[in-house]
Amino acid sequence: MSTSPDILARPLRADARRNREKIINAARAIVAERGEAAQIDDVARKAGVGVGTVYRHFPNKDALMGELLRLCVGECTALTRSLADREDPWEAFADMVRGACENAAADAASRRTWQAAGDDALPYAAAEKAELMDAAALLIGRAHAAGVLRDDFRVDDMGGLMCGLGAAIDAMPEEDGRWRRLVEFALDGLKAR
Amino acid sequence: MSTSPDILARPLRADARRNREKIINAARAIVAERGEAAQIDDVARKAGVGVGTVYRHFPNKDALMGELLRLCVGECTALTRSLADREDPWEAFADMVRGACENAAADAASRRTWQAAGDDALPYAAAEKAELMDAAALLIGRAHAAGVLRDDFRVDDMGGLMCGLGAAIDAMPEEDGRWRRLVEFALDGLKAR
DNA sequence: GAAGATACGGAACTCCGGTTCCGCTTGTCA
DNA sequence: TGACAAGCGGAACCGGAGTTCCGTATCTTC
Repeated sequence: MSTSPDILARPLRADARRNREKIINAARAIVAERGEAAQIDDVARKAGVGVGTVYRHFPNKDALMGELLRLCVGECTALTRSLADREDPWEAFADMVRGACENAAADAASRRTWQAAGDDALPYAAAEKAELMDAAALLIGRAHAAGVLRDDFRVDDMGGLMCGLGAAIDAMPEEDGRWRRLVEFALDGLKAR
Repeated sequence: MSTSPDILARPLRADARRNREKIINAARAIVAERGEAAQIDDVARKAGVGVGTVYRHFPNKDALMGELLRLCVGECTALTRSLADREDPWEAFADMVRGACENAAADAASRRTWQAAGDDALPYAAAEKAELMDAAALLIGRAHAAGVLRDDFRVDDMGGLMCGLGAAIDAMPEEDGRWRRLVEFALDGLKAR
C-alpha cells in the first residue's frame, strides 16, 4: 500500500539511490517543459539512464507521475503548515493562496504536475493530499472564526480555486506578474464583507 | 486560408451535408464525455459513419477540433453581443462572465472543447476568437468608463479568467451550483471599489 | 435512366510511446 | 578479493490511435 519504496525495507544500493534522485529531477524538468506530453524515454535520457532503470524504480508511468505529485503536495503542505502561527488569520489564508500560486508560477514543474498527473496517478498521492487538506482546513477554520473569510467558502472549494488559479497562471503570458493581479482579485472576492 | 469548406464553393451533396452535421454532433458528444482523449474512431462510430468519411470532411483531427472550437467561440460571441444593449454596464459585464460559465457548466462539450483543443487546433478558430475579443472589449470598455470594473482588469485578462473559471468548474463536483459561488467570488473581486 | 462526379466504408498501414526482457556491470559483504 | 545479489542499459515488443487507400454506393444532371 505504500507508494514509495519503503525507507525501512533494506536500503537501496548507493548507485540506485543516486539514480532514483536523477530520475525524479529529470522527470520534473521534462514535465516542466512538456507537461502531460512528457515521455519516459526523454526522462531516461535526461537522467542519463536507460529506460529499464526508470522502470526498476517505478513500475509504470503513473507511478512516476504520482511520485512527482506527492512531492509537490508535500511542498504545499509544508508551506501551509509554516503559516499556522501567523497572528492575522486573513493574511495566513491569503498567503497560503499566494504562496501556492507563487510556487506554481515559479516553476512550471509543480504547476504542470497537477495538470499532467492523470486520474491514475492520483491514488499515489492520496495520503499526502489528505494531509494538505487538513493543514488548509486549519487556516480556513481560523479565518472563518475570525469572520474575515466568506463563510460560504469551504475547504472543498480549495481544489477548484487552486485549479482555476493554476490554469489562469498557465494561460497567461509570463509577462511579469500579470497573474498576480488575478490572484488578488480572487482574494478580494473571498474576503468577508 | 478559410477554415470551413466555403459556402460559396459548389454546394455539398445532400448526403454529405447531412453527414458533416452528424459528425460534428457526434464529436461534440464524444468530447463532452472524453475530453482531450476523444478518438476519431469513436466519433465516426457515434456518427454512424466510416472513419474515411470523417477524413473527407476534415483533413485531420486538429481540423475537427478546430471546427468545434469555432462553433463554441461563435456561441460565446453571440452571447456577448446580445448583452451590448444592457443599460447597467456592470451587469452586462458580469452576465457575460456568468453566461459563459453557465454555458460551460451546462454542456461539458463546450467547456472541454477549449481544453481539449490543442495549440494546433487554435489557428482554425483564430478569426472568430478575434471577434469574440472585440465584443468583450466593448463591454469591458463600458464598464471601465462607468467606473464599475477595476481599471487594472484588461481585455487580455479575460482569457486567464475564463480559463481559470473553466478549470474550476471542471474540477468541482457538479453538486448543483457550488461553482456558481466561485464565480460570484471572482466577480466581487473584479468590482471596482 | 444512364453517365459521371462525388462521397462512403472500413480494412490496413504507420508511427509513436509505454513496457518487457535478459545479458552485462557494479556495489556489497565476508 | 571473490561471489552473489542488486541494479543497469537499451533493443525489441506490443497495442493503440491517426491516417491512407481504393473498391463500392449514392447523388446529380441531362
